[in-house]
Amino acid sequence: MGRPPCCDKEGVKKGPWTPEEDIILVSYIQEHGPGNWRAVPTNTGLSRCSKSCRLRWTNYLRPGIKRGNFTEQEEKMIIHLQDLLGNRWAAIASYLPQRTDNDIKNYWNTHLKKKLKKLQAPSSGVCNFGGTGTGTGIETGTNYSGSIPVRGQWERRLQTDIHMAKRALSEALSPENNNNNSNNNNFCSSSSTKAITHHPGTNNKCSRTNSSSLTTQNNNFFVVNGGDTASKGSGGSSSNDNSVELSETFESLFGLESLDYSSNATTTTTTTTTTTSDHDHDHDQFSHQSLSPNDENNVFQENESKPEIIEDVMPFSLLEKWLLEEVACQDQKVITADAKFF
DNA sequence: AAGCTTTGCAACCGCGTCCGT
DNA sequence: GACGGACGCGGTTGCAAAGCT
Repeated sequence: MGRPPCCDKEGVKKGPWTPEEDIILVSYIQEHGPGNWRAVPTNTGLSRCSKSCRLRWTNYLRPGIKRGNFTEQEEKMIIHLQDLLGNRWAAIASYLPQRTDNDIKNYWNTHLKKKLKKLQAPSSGVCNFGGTGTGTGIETGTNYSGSIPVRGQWERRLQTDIHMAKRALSEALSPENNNNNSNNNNFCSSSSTKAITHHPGTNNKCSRTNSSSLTTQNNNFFVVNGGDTASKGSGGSSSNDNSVELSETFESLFGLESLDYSSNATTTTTTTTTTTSDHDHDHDQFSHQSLSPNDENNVFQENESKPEIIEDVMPFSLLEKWLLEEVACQDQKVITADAKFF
């Protein structure tokens, strides 16, 4: 592409922000709201480029940001989500509304990577959170299937998402499972060969966090209407009963009901005002409503090319049939794959 | 106490995507 | 459909603080 820098080199200040600059920026945003970052430097007189202003706001000045001291639960969540989503920090951050993507990214790179390395060193394979040790998300992603070594991220995600949707549908439609999803130890079996982990408090359920994508993406999956499904299709308007059930399952799988995520998720599912395109998700709000799983976890993320197949709305019955056919075959492999972790 | 190394984090950079024209 | 501006994301860098010798 070869785009020139977003701002002219001369006259643009770089480096750490001063308190004075912070005050100017905050007061401007309090008055005008975030967004239209291009106009911020000119309107405020700040010698900063628009990007820098946006970054400073979203990563530091925005209200409600929690800094430092990641709790154990947050750690776990990040680890799981990283395993699930790869290095999609914005998506991960959407599950931790008080944390910024940058913060999470830094924490991962500085703390969690090492921590996991240490954990993996003595007993490899037992609690492999998904990586090769050098651990980027991309690498993690390659573990999805040995049969698809080099594919786009969206394909890997799609594979997992589809499988999870299949499973969910299968289970939702089978009467005997309706009453005991929470006790179903097979619930979260995954098509991937990625690692799984146990949470002591979750009744020995597999806590594979694919369920998170399942929770939210499943909704989108059936209401698919293109890349904006999150805001258009699922923002509380989902009529899919499974969504409630799956959402609960997601929470129970995490064992994180007490986390802010829960309340946040609740908030978002009852919020119908999120009309911004999902790529605006963490910037056009003072609150963090749109920093929600519903926004972020479409089958395809905003930055990725979206395969056409998903763009079209398939008749539900057709989809249903397809899912059920497939899930039967895949369960066999999956259970086999997962079984070795127990 | 001084110098060196490591760590942690704020900020920057480049690229991809979206969206209006 | 092509183009360009604006925005968002993830990787990387730079520097201050902390730790170590």
